[in-house]
This record gives sequence, structure tokens and C-alpha cells, in this order.
Amino acid sequence: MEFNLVSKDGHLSDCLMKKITGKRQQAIAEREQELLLLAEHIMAEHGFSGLTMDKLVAACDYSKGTVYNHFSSKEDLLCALCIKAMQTELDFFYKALNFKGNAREKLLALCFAYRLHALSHPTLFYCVLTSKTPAVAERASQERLDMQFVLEQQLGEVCNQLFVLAIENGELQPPEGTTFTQLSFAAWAMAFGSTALMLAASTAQLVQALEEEKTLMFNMNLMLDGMQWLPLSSDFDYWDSWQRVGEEVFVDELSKLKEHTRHTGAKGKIT
Amino acid sequence: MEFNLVSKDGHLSDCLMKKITGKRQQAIAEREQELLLLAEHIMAEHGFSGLTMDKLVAACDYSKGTVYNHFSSKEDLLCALCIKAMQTELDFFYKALNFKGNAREKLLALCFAYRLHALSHPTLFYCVLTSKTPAVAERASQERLDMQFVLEQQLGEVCNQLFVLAIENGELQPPEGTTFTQLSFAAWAMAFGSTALMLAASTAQLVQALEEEKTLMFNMNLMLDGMQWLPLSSDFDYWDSWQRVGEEVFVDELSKLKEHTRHTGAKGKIT
DNA sequence: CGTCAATGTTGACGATTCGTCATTTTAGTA
DNA sequence: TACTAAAATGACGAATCGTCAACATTGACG
Repeated sequence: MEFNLVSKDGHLSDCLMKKITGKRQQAIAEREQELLLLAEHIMAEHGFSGLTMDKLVAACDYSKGTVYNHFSSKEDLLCALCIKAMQTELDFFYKALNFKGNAREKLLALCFAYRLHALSHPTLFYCVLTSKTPAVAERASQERLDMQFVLEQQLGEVCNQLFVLAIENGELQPPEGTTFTQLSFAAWAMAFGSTALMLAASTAQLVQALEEEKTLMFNMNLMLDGMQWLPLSSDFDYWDSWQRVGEEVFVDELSKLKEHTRHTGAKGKIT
Repeated sequence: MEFNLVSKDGHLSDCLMKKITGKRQQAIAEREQELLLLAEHIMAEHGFSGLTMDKLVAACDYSKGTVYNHFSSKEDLLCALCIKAMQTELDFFYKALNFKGNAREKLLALCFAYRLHALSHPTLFYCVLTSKTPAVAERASQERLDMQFVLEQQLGEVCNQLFVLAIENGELQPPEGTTFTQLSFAAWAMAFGSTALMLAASTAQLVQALEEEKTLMFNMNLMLDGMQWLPLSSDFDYWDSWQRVGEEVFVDELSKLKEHTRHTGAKGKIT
């Protein structure tokens, strides 16, 4: 079961990457990352609505014009944060693919990565959510919107390929008249819906009655069973796999997360 | 199969409803609806980010202070729009319950209503999405946040009761160790995830390869099959049910939607 | 009917925030 | 060093937000 999935390094096709030619461009690109990091800190400190361009300008060593040279508007900045989120998410995804197991286990590993990423970077996750809002799409630069689109495709592609793999292996047979794209979309929707609702709910006052940790896996298994993706959850201990994903693939990220939640007293434990 | 579901009139428990005592309060409440309607129009015309308090003040016959008497901030206004959206959604839900059929068909009718509502009021749907964003939760008034919470509960309750019904009827058997709440949440997550992603995608440039109309039903059926909710989709023509929901329950809403999309040239046909 | 307190309304105002652009500075090159 | 293209600056105007002291309306009561 060897993989010819997406190349591991491939972040973005060059077509959309600004050409980084000289030292100059290099420095500018680095500064952009620096600004994004700063923006994250401001958000963490002043709340989501506390992030303003003026604050960012005040916090960095550059002038307003320079900042606006990077981000054409506040929404463009948000979009950039969203892109950053999806890039790190993609890294998580590729890491998840390393989990040793059958295709369905790998898909669950992907979901684990999805949730882990959202928990590790809740601020960035909200940027992604916010970027799905028209307010952002209306005002972000076309260039960044395109980049966002490409990244979305790439993320989806990772998921797609697992479906293709499962079909090739005969573990999954799409019902007549349906394509793997549809199945993949269903999985995506379930993962997104579950994660977004859970995160939004735990932010709100709602004392979550659900066993948050297992919920995503549970929901995914329901759906995958519905697809008849073998082995069915009744014949296989996916909870064991789920835990092993944490132990075998994401040890560092998990301990970092635990460390962090211990300080802030948040409750989103994951293993 | 008679229903003792939530009372049909019940919009909100009085505890959170401002007491409407005299003529005075009545007039104020009406004005609030008028303002919300106006806000919707402004959003439709000037785009999502084009809605500002100043524009709203300019467009209505009242002063800034009066408007701020209704909505403590722009985010509070958004939250109010979100509440309005959920109220009309609740109406759609109750209507969907009138569909004659088994419990699983009724749940699909609920999803039909969910999607139809999102298509009929895309602007309001985005308000709901935006209200899941911390920027809104941070700045909206507590009173309205509470109201939003209650409405969410009510919407969820409708879904819950269908699960209870199915379990009572023996059409659904929760796996050991799971409650109907978990199953209901899964359904909710799937419906939300599918709808949100589809709507966001069709807003973006993405030429949707999916057969949008069937997708939500398809995804729901996958999951319900995974729950072993009888009758399984392999033994029952749910596509027929789905279409009948439109014909038998939502004729008016559908024709209104068609009329509207014909004018604007949008593509979100639903039947 | 007149008075008064409570309630509701007004719009001018200060504080932010946004985004622009004419000017200055810097980096690279001849 | 001189010159040019690219980049940085920050003062500025426009827009938006939300407040508040002054004003108006209502209705209860003598």
C-alpha cells in the first residue's frame, strides 16, 4: 500500500506564489510572516474584534503604508491569516497520512488532524470560518482569494485520494451513479460541520453534554458505515486507531496543546 | 403516528421575550422589525460589508440614538438578524413536520426546509454564519445572545424529537452507549456542514461539479444509513419523498424562490 | 386641565478606524 | 558618485462607531 499522493513539499504551485527572486523579496516575504504572527498575537490579546490595522501598525516597526503594501485591507489580512491556517493544516494532513493502517483509518487520521489543528490554533480556525463570510470575500484581494481557493483544492485533494485508494483496494464501492467526489464532499462536510459546531458551542456558554473528544470520530464513523466503507465500525476498533493516531503521529503537537491548555485552563482535551 | 411535538405557535418562551405591555411597546417592537427589514435591504443592495449603522440611520425615519436604542452595536444588529433568520427557519421546520411519511422522511423534510430556507434567504443565512464568529459574540448584547441560544435549542429540539420518535417506533436503535442526542447532533452537523459549504462554494467562483440539488439529501442518507435508521435508502425511494416535500409542503416558498432566481439569474434551483 | 416624572428621541460630537498618496528614503546599478 | 526604480513614510480626509446632554412625548394624578 504505497503512496503516490500529493508531493509532500508542495505547498503552492508557483503560478500563485510571488516570485521570490532577490534578497529584497526574501526579506519582504519574511516580514509578511512576521506581521501575520503579530496579528495573531493581537487577536489573542484583544479578542477577535480587537484586531485593527491601526493596532497592527502600532505594534510593528513599520509604517501604515508598508503594512497596506502587504494587505490591501483588513479583510485581506484576515484572508491571509486564513491562508496561513490552511497551510499549517495541510502540513497536519500530510503528517496524518503517515499513520500506518488501512485507508479508512487514514481518513480518520485526517479528521484527527483536522480537529487537532482547530484546537491547537482556534484563532486561526476562526479566521477560516470568517473567511467563508461574504464580508471577507467582498473585500479581500483577488490574488489572495485565488490562493485560498487553490489551498482549499489541495486540502480536498488529500481527502479525495484516500477515497480513490479505498476504491482501488475494493474496500469502498461507490453506489451506482455516484462518484468518489460526492463521497469525499460528504466526508468534508461532516468533518467541517462537526468541528465548527463543536468549537462554536464550546465558545458559547453551552456546557457541552457531548463527549467532545469522541464526537468527531463517532460522526465520521456513522457516515463511513453508511458508505459501506470496509471494515465497518462494528468489525473494527477505530477508537483504538484514533488514539494511536495521537500517540504515533501527533505526540509533539498533543503535548504542546496540553501544555497550552493547562495554562489557559481550557477544556478541549483530545486524548 | 400523532404528534405531541413542540407547540406550533411557540416562538420564544416569555422569559426572554421583552414584555409587550402597552401600545407603546407594541409600536417599538414593530419598529424593530421595520429596521431589520431595512437592514436586509441595505445588505442586499450594498453587499454584506455595506451594511453600516450610519446607512441604516440615514435610510430610516429615526435618529441614531433611537436606532442604538434597539441595537447596542453593529454586531448586535447582526445578531438580531440572525435571530430573525432562526425564527423563520423554525417556521419552516414546523411546516416540514406536516409532511406525511415515516420519521426518516420527516427528518429529510426538515433538511429540505433547512436548505430551502438558506436558499430563500441567503442574506439571513450568512447572518447566522457570521454570528458563529467570535467578532459577533464578543460585541452583541447578552440579551440577544441568550435569545439566540434559546432559538438554537428550539431548532435542535425539533430534530431531537424526530429521533425520539424513530426510536419509539423501533425504526432506529441507537448503538449501545450512545444517546439520541449524539445522533441528533451528527445529523445537525451534516446538514449544517453540507449547506454552509455548498453555499460558500457557489458564492465563490467554483463551478460546482456536484449536483447541488441532490447533495444534501444524498449526504443525509449516507449518514442515516450509517445509523441503520429504517427503512434504509436501499429499500426506499427517498428521492421521491424529497421531491414530494417540495410539492406538498413548500409549494409557495418554492415558486417564490423560482420567481426570484429567475430575476437575479442565480442558479440554486431546488426542484 | 395643569403638573410632573418617566420614558423615549434627537443629532451634534469625540474617538476610532480605515485607506490613500505626495513626499522622502533606500537599494541596486552604472 | 550619480541615477533610477522600488519601497517606506506618516499626515490626512473620509467614514464609521457609539455616546450623551438636551429636548420631546406620554400618561398618571391631583
